[in-house]
Amino acid sequence: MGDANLTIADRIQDRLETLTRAERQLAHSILENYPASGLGPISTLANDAEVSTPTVARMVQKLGFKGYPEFQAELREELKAKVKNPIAKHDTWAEGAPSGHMLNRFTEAVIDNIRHSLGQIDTGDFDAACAQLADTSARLHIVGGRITHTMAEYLFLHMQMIRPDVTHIQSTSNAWPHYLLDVKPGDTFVIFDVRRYESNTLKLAEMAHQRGARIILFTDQWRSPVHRLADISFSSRIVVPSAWDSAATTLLLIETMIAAVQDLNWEDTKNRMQTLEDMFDQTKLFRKFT
Amino acid sequence: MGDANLTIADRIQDRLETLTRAERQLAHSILENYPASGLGPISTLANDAEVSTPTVARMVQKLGFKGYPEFQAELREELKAKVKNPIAKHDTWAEGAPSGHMLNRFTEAVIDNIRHSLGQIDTGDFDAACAQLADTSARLHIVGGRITHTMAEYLFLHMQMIRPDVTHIQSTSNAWPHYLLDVKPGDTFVIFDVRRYESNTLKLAEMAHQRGARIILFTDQWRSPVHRLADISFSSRIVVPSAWDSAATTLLLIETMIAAVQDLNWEDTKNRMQTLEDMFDQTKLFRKFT
DNA sequence: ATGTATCTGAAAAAATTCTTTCATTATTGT
DNA sequence: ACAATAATGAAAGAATTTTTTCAGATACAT
Repeated sequence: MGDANLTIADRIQDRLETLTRAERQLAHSILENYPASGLGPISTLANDAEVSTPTVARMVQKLGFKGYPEFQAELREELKAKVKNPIAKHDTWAEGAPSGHMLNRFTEAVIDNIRHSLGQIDTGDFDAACAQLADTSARLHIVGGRITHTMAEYLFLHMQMIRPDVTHIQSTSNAWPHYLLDVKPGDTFVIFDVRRYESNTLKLAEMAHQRGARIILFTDQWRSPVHRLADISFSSRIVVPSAWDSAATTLLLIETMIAAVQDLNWEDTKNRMQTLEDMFDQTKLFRKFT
Repeated sequence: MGDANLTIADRIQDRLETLTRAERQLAHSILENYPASGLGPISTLANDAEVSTPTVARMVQKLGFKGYPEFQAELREELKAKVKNPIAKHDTWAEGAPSGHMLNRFTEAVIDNIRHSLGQIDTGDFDAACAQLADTSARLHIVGGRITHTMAEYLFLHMQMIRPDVTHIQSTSNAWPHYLLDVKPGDTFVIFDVRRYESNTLKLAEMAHQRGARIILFTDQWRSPVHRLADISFSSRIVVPSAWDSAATTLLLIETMIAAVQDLNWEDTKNRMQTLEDMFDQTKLFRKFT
């Protein structure tokens, strides 16, 4: 790769004076639509700049590249780097820790996952899923697997506060077939299934589907086989510098959904919460603390 | 040129369902480094996506282009247009959703929480906590409350894969006093306690402390009363535009810690994981899926 | 289980792109 | 003004890239 920390644009700018007439013409043309113009064929660039192809080839060599393709390769690298940091110039998240520290590397990866995952979300799907979760005329079943049952439980605990008729099923439990006995057409299933997709979860989804349930799926970027049965799917990126996967993006989605559903039927939720508060007061589960 | 006002990324996203396995793999690779990856030679793209060149050629035709060069030309046009409008400030995380949409407001808040929480972390404390979790000479007890038991469970499931002698205690369970019977001085307690601090959790912490256990606490910015008993505390910001609090930052910390601990005694962990894999293979819990 | 349709990639063929050569044109110093 | 030097682009040649073909692999329906 070329000089460190110096974009090609910078390098062209620096050498602008030393260039010949045709080359300067070309340089301006490159900078005009940077970097797009440099990423096309050499002849297109030459035409746009109204110079000949050899002029381009020669100048690129003057700039220190072996040839036009190498020049393009570096332009693409620049672009890649630029797209990656529109916001995350936050190189070190944990101040005081070196950027190579796990805290920084991991956080970086998670933020990146969030950015990618959110960027791909279909807002319509999201809103539709929220509406479905808020629909109290349909019963709600939440399903998780070996690891993901924690996410399922988290969603369950909150949904339980927001609305009635919510159950949490663990696909790894032997009891799950019993839950399916009472499933009626129109019931909603929220299913979590990420990498190392579980056969039980798939079977459960199939049976729920067969019984006419509507399925909302939370999965990873590679998508669980359940997605073919799902009405709505959400894919989160889960790759982090670890032997395991990250559930952080998934949790973010869940929490956002909880907040959105809560907004949808706030009147009901408010009452339920008040009742819950009263009951907690009586059991003295929570400590009054200033 | 292609469809008006619809980026190639959008079009790929839309048709993701109709694509075949290899094509979807390719699609993800394109979106991963968009648009840079699509601007190089077809064979580079194919290699990065781990598919064949013809697959790329076929897919761009499916997307409505005459050939790869035409596809690239439109990518360059998009890039040109995008560079011209510097509106692309990243305050909308879910593109296509208005910045007032819950997806964007919530994500913004979570990122902010992460930034603040990570900024205040003492790296020394973090490393010390990791070392303690990795120390297999001390038994490890993980404790959570009404909501936080999901986080506790998440940590438990991973620690269980990494090291022996890990237990998960729910402070809301009646059974927790029994767990304390066997606690020895030097044992480690990881305790989760966030807003609406639970009296049970505090009592449990006090008893553990009395018996000479070392306490690592995960709490919120206002800090649970347990922090006075804790050797190490981590405070996460938890405020989001919702009636409830966010566990996202806490989960990020947990996951980072898991990754760091795993690095500390990787040799042991590797063996445990292999054994686990073998056992899973025998139970056929996971589905082999391509 | 069997046959059919679809998907996939290796390799060859076609097309394009990049580089080099070389003759022509412009520039500079004397 | 003239020679020497440098710059430039047309065109041929070299290299690479893209497309097509085709056979094997895979998924799917019966």
